[in-house]
This record gives sequence, C-alpha cells and structure tokens, in this order.
Amino acid sequence: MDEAAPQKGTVTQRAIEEIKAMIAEGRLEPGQRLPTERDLAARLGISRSSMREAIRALTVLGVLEARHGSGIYVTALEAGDLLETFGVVADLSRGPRLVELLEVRRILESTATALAAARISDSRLAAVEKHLTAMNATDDPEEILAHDLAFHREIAAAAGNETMAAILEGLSSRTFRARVWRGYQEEGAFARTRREHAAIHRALVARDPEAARAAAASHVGEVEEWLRGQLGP
Amino acid sequence: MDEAAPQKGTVTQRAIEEIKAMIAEGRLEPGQRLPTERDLAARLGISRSSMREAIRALTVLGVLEARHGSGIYVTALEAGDLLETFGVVADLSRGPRLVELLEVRRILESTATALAAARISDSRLAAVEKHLTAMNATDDPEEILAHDLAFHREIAAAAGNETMAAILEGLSSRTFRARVWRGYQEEGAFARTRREHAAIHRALVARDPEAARAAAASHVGEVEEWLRGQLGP
DNA sequence: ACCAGCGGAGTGGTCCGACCACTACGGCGC
DNA sequence: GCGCCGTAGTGGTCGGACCACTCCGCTGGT
Repeated sequence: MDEAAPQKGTVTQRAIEEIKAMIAEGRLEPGQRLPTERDLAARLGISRSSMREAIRALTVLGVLEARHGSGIYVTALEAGDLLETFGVVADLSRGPRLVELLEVRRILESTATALAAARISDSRLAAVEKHLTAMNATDDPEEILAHDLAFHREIAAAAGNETMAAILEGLSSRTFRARVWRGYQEEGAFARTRREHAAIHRALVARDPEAARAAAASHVGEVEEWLRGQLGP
Repeated sequence: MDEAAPQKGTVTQRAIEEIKAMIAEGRLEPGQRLPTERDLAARLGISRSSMREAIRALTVLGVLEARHGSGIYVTALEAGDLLETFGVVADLSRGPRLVELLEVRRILESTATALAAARISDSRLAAVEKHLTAMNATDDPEEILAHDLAFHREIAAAAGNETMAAILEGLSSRTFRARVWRGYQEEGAFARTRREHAAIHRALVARDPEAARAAAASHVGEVEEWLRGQLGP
C-alpha cells in the first residue's frame, strides 16, 4: 500500500531509474562527474555491488562513462553515444528480422541521401568522391567494404541529422554488413554495386534530391531483395 | 583453461562480448536457458560479481532475462525486446535532438502509414477507428494521449514490419510524448490534431498509400515545426 | 624561483564469502 | 490420486578486502 517508497523490482533497477531521472530532470548535466560509487550506494541505501551493476548497465547504454581511477561521468549524450547499442540489434538479428532492418535502412538511407543532395557542401562531396574512386580501385573486399561504409557515412552526415546518421551507422555495423555483404558479393554483384554507387554520386553532383532518393532506395533495395530470396526457398 | 590471451578492457566487458558471441554464433538459441551465474563465472575464470554485471548489462539491453529463483534465459530476441532501449534515447534527448528524433519519426511514420493503407485488414482498421472515436469523445488529456498512441500503434503494426513498429514505439514512449505533447496541445492544437487524424483514417479507408503518406507526414511535421519554433527564438 | 619526479590519497575494477528471496520439484501424508 | 510442504538450487543483496589506475600536491634538486 505504501507506494511512497516501495521497492519496485530489484534495487539495482531502482538505482538505474534514479540515475536516469537525475539526468532527465537536469540534475546531472552532460559531461558532469557523478559522486563516487560508494557515495551513490550510500545515498540510495544499497550496497556498492548493486550500484555498480546499475552503473555498468548505464555505461553499456552509452549514458555513463567510467574512467578508471578518475570517476564516473555523464556522456555528452550525443546521438552517437546513445545509439551505439543499435548495432547490437543488427548483430543479433537473423532471418526475417534482417530483411526488416534493411527495409528500415532503405527508408532512412533514401531520405538521407535526398537531403544530402540538397545540402551537401563541395568539400564533403569531394570526400564522397574520394571513397567512390578508392572503392573502385581495389579488389580487396575488406578495403572495398571500408570505403563503402565511409561513402554512405559521409552522405548521411551531409543530411544534417545526427540522429539519423547514428541510426544508419548502427544499421551498417561492421558485423552486420560483413554477414550480408559476403554472400551478396559472392554472386558477382560488384559491378552492379559500382553502378549504383555511381548513380548516387551523379545525383549528388547534380543536386537532384529525387534522383538521389531513387538511387539510394534502389541500392539498398537490391540487397534487400537478394536477402529476401535467400530466406524463402 | 588458462587463456594467456591479453585482457581487452575490463573482464566484465569481455564477458559481455563472450555471451553476445555465443548468441550471434547460434550456440545459444532464443528462449534457451543459460548456465548459472556461478557456472558462467567459473568458465570464464572471473568472479561472480563481474559476471553479474555482464548479465545485468545484457538484461537491460533486452538480450537476456533473469528469473529470480529459476535461471537466466535468452529473450525471444524479438524486435520489441531489443529496441526497448530506444525509449531511453527519446527520454534523455533534449533541444535540437528532439527535433531530429521527430524528423526520423516523420520519415518512418509516413512510410509505415503508407504501407498500412495498402495492407491493413478490416478488423485492424476497425480497431484504428475505435481509437479515433474514443479520442474524440473525451476531454481528458491523459486518455486522449493513450488513444493517440494506440491509434498510431495499430497503424504501425499493420505496416507489417515489426522492427519499424518497435522503433516507432520507442519514439513515442510515454515520457517523450508527454513532454512534447503537453506544450503542443496547450496551444489549442486539439482541433488540428483531430483533423489530421481524420485525414489519416480516411486515407486508410480509401486504401490510398500516397494520401496516407502525406497525411502522416503532415501530422508529425506539424509537431516538428512547432517544436522547432519553440527552440529558436 | 622553477621544474621534474615521486609518492600518497582517492577512484573505479575485481574478487570473495555469506546470506536472503524466490522457484521448482519431488516426496510425504491424506 | 491429490495436494501440501520441505528442500535443493537459483538469482538478488550485502559487506569487506584488495588491486590498478589517475590525479595532484609535495619534495628535492637545479
């Protein structure tokens, strides 16, 4: 009955909510240092072990950062910090869920590319071009993949929405791309990939959002369709 | 037994990666039960405390589920399980990042609504209608919000992409909506919201994807613009 | 006066052992 | 055969000890 100060679930869970609330309410600013583990534990009346579990959980979520010997700090709370865990989703997903993730990526990537076409700066466009040529100049799959990722990363950054860029980054996490990519490229899709990348680049140079959207959607859609085919039969 | 290998970072981090790898490689299936904390700790040659921190972290990420007195289990690894942490991002974001999140929502929600227009079943359409009328039949903001959330949730579910639905769910988490909603509706936006919801519903009934896309984009876009205005001047 | 080096205080990281709270299961009594 | 109950085993919590690292002020030399 006394809902005032009951123990909801585990004490660790309570500690997590407590710290989250402190940040949400502005009692803790990004970059600020927290009291020591021992202090925090004492304040909430729990053991240091339980408090450590709470801190560790928030560390993994990208909310806190523990510096050995120095203290615990709130991260900058940038999109990248918080959405890093998105990569875990991509890494652990399989089967139909992979297709769904690619569908989400197709939607976001096409929009991001369209925005980039309208906003991209000349210097950034040069960076995109650099990765495009580097990608076509080598046969090492590992290197190609790296430039492929950088190619799309530059475009996402040019769209001007850090949150979207962070999500796309997670959807292109190394292991995710590696798993899908390997099989896809084994079927001689290199040439097609090159054409698609070239098309995206042309649309960016032409500052043509709709062409960029179509090219990006088609690019991701090709992989999506291939993967869908892998699952069915 | 003794891994002469170098210890990358903390032992807890290593344990987290280890368990994640077990799942990614299929050594652990969804729903399967893990060895006991004491066992796992012994296998990796670390203390139970450190192993507990690893398990807690993965629990918060929605990868594992600990049942007191029973054991530790891998979750179903459904989109909802893994993307629950997405709500944390929404809750801790502020200022410009809120606008970015709304922009992402606008993109996904408009596409989801378009897909729903083409695929929605009659029974689900009836559910959407139910929430629409219930939303218009009350003046309690709390109740309106609840039906508003359910309205969009039904539509997202009808789009047939669980991953997208889970992301949208996170972007509409209670505290997120509550924070933005409150200010927005204070300015007498109820009438406008009703019109927009009605427009979305009409497009669904007409099975018109493009109309649905436009209506949804406009709906979210209105809030987005309002919020953008709140920040600037 | 200045600066390099050292050392100690304080922090997070790890480990241990004990106990509590809860669940599951099998045996006991009816 | 059924249901109750005890017990073994599990995760949850606690307190303390020690280690590894960082930071900063002090010391000693120049």
